[in-house]
Amino acid sequence: MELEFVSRFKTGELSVDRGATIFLEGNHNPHLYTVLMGWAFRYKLLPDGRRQIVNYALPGDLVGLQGSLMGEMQHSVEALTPVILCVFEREKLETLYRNHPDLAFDVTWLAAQQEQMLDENLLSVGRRSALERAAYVLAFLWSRASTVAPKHGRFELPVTQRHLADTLGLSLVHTNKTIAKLVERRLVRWNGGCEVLDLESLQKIAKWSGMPDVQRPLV
Amino acid sequence: MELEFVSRFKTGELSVDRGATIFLEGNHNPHLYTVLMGWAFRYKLLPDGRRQIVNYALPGDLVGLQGSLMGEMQHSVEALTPVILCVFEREKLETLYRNHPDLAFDVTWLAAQQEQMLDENLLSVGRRSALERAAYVLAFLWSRASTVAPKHGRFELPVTQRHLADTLGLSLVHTNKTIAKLVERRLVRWNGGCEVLDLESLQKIAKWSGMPDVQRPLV
DNA sequence: CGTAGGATTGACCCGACTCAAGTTAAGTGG
DNA sequence: CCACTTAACTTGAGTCGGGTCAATCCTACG
Repeated sequence: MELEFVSRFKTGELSVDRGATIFLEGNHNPHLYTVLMGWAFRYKLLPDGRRQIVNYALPGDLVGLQGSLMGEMQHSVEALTPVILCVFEREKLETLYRNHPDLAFDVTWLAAQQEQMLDENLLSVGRRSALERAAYVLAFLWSRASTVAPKHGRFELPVTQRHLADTLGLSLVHTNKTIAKLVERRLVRWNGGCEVLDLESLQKIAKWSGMPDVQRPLV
Repeated sequence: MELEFVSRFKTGELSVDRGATIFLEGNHNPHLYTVLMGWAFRYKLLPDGRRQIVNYALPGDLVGLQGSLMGEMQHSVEALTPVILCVFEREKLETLYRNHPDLAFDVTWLAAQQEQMLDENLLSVGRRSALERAAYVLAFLWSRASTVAPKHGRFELPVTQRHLADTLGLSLVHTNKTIAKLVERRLVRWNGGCEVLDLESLQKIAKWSGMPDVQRPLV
């Protein structure tokens, strides 16, 4: 019955290519998406082009909630891999809150979880050294990826070093040198993508205890 | 009728002194608060003591939502001034979602707004220079303060340079030298607190266009 | 008068940035 | 199949923004 509503709530699917812009800062957009497949990233720009990647969106994540709630988007979103999105209409969000309190609760839950991730990220960028930071982001992304990736069988993070640099708040060159250190220590492997070999050591370097694993709602 | 519920939902008030810890990272706490008066700040620590202040809570802000939704607190909260909190019980949150969809909507709205602030902060710490960053935080805090402070009549931000340093992700010494530059330029005044004299110039330095002013819900 | 939290200042150092070449690998069109 | 392009990654040299260390000062307060 819930699922039935979710599908009525849904108005369509949208596929976008790698590199495509899903949302652009400053735009109004009547849609709200859920990622069904692929990776995207949220970022903000300064007028001179400096870019900060603020978080990544994986399958199950909501994209564009802020725009739906407060009108104008305050950040942009770009597809990191080919992405399939489930499209909702902003107006129906009210209906959802009125008729499906449990789903509304889940939406809030997702927003609060985003906040947690941002907090940890801010700690990282503000207070961790380059090596700690790199270790943190890779451990973080790997953990998130693991929740949606095949249980066994290898996979890679679909990021370039430019993405990492802009996530870490470091220059591209220094990011490269920092990752090289992690590769030397055999904690990760880099082949046009990143494979984490030793998650625990990364966490230890980053002084990070991992993500609290609570069961997430489906939405 | 809504207000009536809000007051039934409320279970009490709590006053805490400046410097008191309201939440401690890792704890479970059955309460959820709204700030009625005063300032608090949210922060995270690394095991060796490095601290990152992640955001500030002013009157009208929710404190402890994450703990309510996901169990364990992932950050700490400390009173920056004497603070009066309105106490809610975690369990009643469900009731609120079930019976007051509009209030539930407001809670989500607040969470999304937090997220926006964190995004901008992350941009700041990751990509802005020391001077830009300092200008940004002061402009940001001043804007927020203005929404709850007396319309005319002077006031000051109740922060020390240590707080700013931990917000900016800079050392205390460098923060001091950076603020000194802003004082020289007569953009702010420092007297054991900070008074902003020229908000626009700060925003310009920070390349920040200010907070989108939308009407916030009461809650 | 002594103490303590906060602010300030100067000297020195280092982590991260910039600049400037490379190298590699994957297209793409002739 | 090969020349050309382009995105991504590497590497080294030199510089600089911001960090650390160490005083010192100021003021409120007991």
